[in-house]
Amino acid sequence: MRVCGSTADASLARLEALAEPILLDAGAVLIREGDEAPHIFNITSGSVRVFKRLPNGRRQIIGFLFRGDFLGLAIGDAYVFTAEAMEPSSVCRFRKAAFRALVQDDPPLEHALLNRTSHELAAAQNQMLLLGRKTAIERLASFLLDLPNHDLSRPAGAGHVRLPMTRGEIADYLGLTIETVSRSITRLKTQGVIRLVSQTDILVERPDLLRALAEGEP
Amino acid sequence: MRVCGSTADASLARLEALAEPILLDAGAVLIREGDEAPHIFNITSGSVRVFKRLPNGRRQIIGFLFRGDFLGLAIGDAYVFTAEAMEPSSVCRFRKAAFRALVQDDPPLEHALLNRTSHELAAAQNQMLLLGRKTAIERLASFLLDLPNHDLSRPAGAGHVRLPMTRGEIADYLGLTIETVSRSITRLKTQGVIRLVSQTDILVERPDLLRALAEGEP
DNA sequence: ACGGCGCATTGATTCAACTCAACTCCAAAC
DNA sequence: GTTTGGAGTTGAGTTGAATCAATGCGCCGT
Repeated sequence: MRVCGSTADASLARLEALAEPILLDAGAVLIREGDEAPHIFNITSGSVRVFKRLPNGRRQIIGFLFRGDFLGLAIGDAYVFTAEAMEPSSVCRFRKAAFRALVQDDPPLEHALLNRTSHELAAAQNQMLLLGRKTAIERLASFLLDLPNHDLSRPAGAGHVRLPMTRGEIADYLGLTIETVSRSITRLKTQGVIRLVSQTDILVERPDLLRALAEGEP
Repeated sequence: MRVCGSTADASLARLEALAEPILLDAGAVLIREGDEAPHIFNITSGSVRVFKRLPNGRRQIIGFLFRGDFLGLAIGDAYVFTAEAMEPSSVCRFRKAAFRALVQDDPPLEHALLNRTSHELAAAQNQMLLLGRKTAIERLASFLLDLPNHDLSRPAGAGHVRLPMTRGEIADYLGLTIETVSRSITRLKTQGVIRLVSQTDILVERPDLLRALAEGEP
């Protein structure tokens, strides 16, 4: 599901008519927590971090979004999180009212949205388990397994994973500090579970061990 | 929204036809994580705890559900969490396939479900902030504020709140231990923010302070 | 009234992760 | 090719919450 770009899905054709394409620099703020929420966004390229802040500055990253993801669907008058482009990105923007009206008489579209939202909810529940009950290493292992780019086109099932975000972002996503993320990566490296090709490229040498670690089996 | 009981909502009339009412003892297991997922439930009375477990036994409570809440909506072949009655409760049960079919040609119902799911997602995101970045006291303060029963029919805005769950359940919901929950309650008591009427009845004497604490302002 | 049994509280100690601080490593800019 | 600065790693010391260990408090059944 993607709009503002080539898409084969017929039910989205009308959506496109309402869409306003926008280009974003790295770091650009799409949505600011607390602002009025007149827009809904769909990411057409690049990546976006979504987070909440406490008054004293602590940040919790709620998720990383990529091409095809929707943003700002949550009901209510004000946005409940902030969203920033992590790299030069493009999105398209809809007025919420128009979007709602359209969804109203497009049941398949509404169905698709419910599906997506349900998936997001399930993911959020997994993250609650991670944040509430997993140790630092378990969190990192889970995170590496959840990352999409597990390229299994290589021998021995050794996947390689790209980390398109900084250690600080990983830390704020996993409820840890930068230092603890770094030490956990080092520990996985020392144990021979992963290998660092570069700071942003990881080779999973023992996916079995990684999976065991993610579930808290020592 | 409630079925298997008196309801005024017309669009739910057909739902009722499919519903199978079930009575549950305290502690009864409604849904077991990993089992096949043929059913969807709606709670008609009582309360339900929903949680996930790690293989080593650690538990994270995902939420507490009450009358009117739906359960098991998430897509997929297997349940991704366990649900147990916290007290004698009643629910009604639908076969998932039949439920889906019904929803398929009842757009207002689907819309209502999307609304609910969006709210749950927003709540889950708040909980991620809590679990990832709040201290023990902040977690407890947030929890007390989120509880429904803030009876504001009393003078001076002093709300009183019932805790229908044990300290262990609160702990597993907040990502803490029983002892830390107990100590945090004691601390709020000592600071004059709350008063314990009984172990399960709390009087919020300083809602302003409680709100400040919940957001991490010392 | 009296055990007895969960549940809750309180105290003492430990430990995983945080904080503070120094150092390394690139990659871009000059 | 050297400088500079942001990102990452590593080390030392601290700390908030966990763990281990009693003790207190209701409440139910006898």
